[in-house]
Amino acid sequence: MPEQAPTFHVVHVAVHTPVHSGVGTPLSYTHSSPLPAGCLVRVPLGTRHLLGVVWPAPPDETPIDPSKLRPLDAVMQGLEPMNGHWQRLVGFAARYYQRSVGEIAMAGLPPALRDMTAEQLAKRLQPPKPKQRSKKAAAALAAAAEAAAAPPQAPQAPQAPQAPQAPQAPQALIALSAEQQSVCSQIEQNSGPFLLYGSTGSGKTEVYMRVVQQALDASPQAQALVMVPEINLTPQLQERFEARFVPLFGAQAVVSMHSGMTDVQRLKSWLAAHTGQARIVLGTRMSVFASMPGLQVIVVDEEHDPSYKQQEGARYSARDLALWRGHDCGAKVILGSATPSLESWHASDPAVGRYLRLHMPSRIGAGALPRLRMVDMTQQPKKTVFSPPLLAAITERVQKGEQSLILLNRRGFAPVLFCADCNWKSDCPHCSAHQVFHKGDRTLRCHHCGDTRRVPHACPGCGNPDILPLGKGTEQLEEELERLLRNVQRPDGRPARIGRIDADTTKHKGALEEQLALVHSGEVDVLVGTQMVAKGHDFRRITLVAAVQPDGALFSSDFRAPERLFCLLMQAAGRAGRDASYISAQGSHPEMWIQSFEPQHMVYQALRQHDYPSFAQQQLRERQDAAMPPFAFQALVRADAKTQDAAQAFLRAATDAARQGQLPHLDDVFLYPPIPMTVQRVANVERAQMLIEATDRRALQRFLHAWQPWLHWVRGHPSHKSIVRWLVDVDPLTL
DNA sequence: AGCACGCCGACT
DNA sequence: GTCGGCGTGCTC
Repeated sequence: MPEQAPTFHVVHVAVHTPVHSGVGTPLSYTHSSPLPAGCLVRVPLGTRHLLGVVWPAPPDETPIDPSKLRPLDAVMQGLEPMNGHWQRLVGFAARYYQRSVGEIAMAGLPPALRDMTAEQLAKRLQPPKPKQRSKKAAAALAAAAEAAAAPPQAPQAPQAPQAPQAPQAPQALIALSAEQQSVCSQIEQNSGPFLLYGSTGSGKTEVYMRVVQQALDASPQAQALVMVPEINLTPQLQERFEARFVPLFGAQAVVSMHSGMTDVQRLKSWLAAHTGQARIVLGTRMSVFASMPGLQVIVVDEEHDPSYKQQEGARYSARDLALWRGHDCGAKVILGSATPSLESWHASDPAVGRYLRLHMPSRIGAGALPRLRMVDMTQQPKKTVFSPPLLAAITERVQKGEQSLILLNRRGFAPVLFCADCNWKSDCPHCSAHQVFHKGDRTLRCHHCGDTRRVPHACPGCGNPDILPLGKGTEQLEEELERLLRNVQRPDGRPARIGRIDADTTKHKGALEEQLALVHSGEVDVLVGTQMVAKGHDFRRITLVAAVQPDGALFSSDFRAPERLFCLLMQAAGRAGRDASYISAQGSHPEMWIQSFEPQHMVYQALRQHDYPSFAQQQLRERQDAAMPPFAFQALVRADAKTQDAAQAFLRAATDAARQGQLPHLDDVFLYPPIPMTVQRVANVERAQMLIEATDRRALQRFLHAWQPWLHWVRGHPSHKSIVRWLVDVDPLTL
């Protein structure tokens, strides 16, 4: 008998390489045995050794001579392959956002796994000694298994089944309001997706938890993904989920996923989700790619929040991908917000009917919604920062021992320094932007490139020693309030204390928590901050919120600016009067103050009525008339180059290529001419962009897909050598 | 994207 | 004489 010739199998592997690199599609390797798609492997690429995912063979298979292929290094043993749902999600995201499969796949894996050898992984996977299963846990599991209906799809068996840690007695559930009850049963009876529209304090979190619990109780394999915009801004949500579910399912059952975790923590969480040991994953946008074989529920809290859109690398929208993923794997998707994105609001319009809109209008345990107080700044002395009525109101709150929150979306002392003699301005030498004056450390700082320098003692243009700060930042507001409230006393006789929270005062680890503690303990009477304090934080004693200069967004060229402003002010208003018992004990009414030169603007009028629906309706009508999203679909192509001319020339050449190349759907898309970006130059790189618009999403997708190689081709042309980079942003949030 | 290779300026 | 700048080109 002749010895059997060794057999080689060709496997396709997606690795982290960009689409337009010549190696943007999955690469071929040989292995002694066939490997299923979704398998993690290590492969050689040039001189490097990388993690990759085995991928199905492309349909347009060009047969390759296996003798020219390199063998893969190793299979990452001990891990179930990522299932078909995960593969489809990654494949879809790669196609939709014009990236390579490997880039998306690797972005979803924990960094520690990416540079781990097969041996290192095997060592980490050694199961710790299983703990003795407590009687209670066993009983709970048995009960759960009994109650379990057949799961809609067969999830993979968990890798190393482990007994949950001895659970404590589950806490008694608080009774649901009739509203919550009705919403829960709607979610139970429908497949979704759902838009849960409910104001701050309406009890959305309790609804999320009920729906999650119901799914987890129904099957021991079931898993839930709960996404939040920024996890460190919502520690309350995490605490509540842990308090509810750790006693039920064990300490391993709730894991987090966000970039603030250490590599080891992230790996642990990821493995727990992948094996099914973790029942609930709580994470930021990256967690939409978590491998969760038993996924049954996806919650996207604060779904309108722009941080769901990744702004670097692969520019995906975790919210949109969550909807796709839920649809694909049969998980219920719940989007929640007090001020939904206009996209979601439109989709949940009963006449459109893509999502089921569920409304929770009541504010449980919170006081009445704050009253809106408009200050017409055209009637105030010029250059007023704190109008007399606002200052009087703040003073009164301090004297009553209540807290106020002053919002200004600009950190630093002044956005620019200015010489009245020679017109010198503190321009950044590297960017088309002013350097911001930070008084605390006497620096000028560019918020775009980070350039930091000492404040000059005299005007660099003419030597004039008198350079003036122009405009106001949070640092200056803090200083002015210190002065204005110097003689104001709190009920305990102590002078008013001003605090400030922005990116500058919280850059050190733990600083945010420290500052928040000062507010919670009542040390601080007036808190000045940027929009980072408008989100999430639960300030019980704040009864007044003021936006001192919100008008900027009204005149922005960005069509989404009014939406963002409304949402921010609505969220800010939600900070006031969160504790009904405190409010009634104080006998004061919470107030939201707005100083505006356009007090009649419809954004403010709608805010006065706390009327999101009519605001949304008006905005949507405008968008429809102007054929803008959600009634049209957009993509941006951006080019960075040494000169603005070169950047625009590249985009024009790409446009010409699209026209001459007779790309599909050329007639269904509109290619706008290239324009400089709002901040044209950053770190000595000139930036230009062009907008592509279509009324049909499919047409836009097909066009972009066909255009991609042409963009790469134009980039390689000798006349475009000075292009630093180019990128495509599908469904951009800012234009 | 990395990472080599490769060809020109300021240092032990 | 080397160290190191980043421009070009390749990776199954």
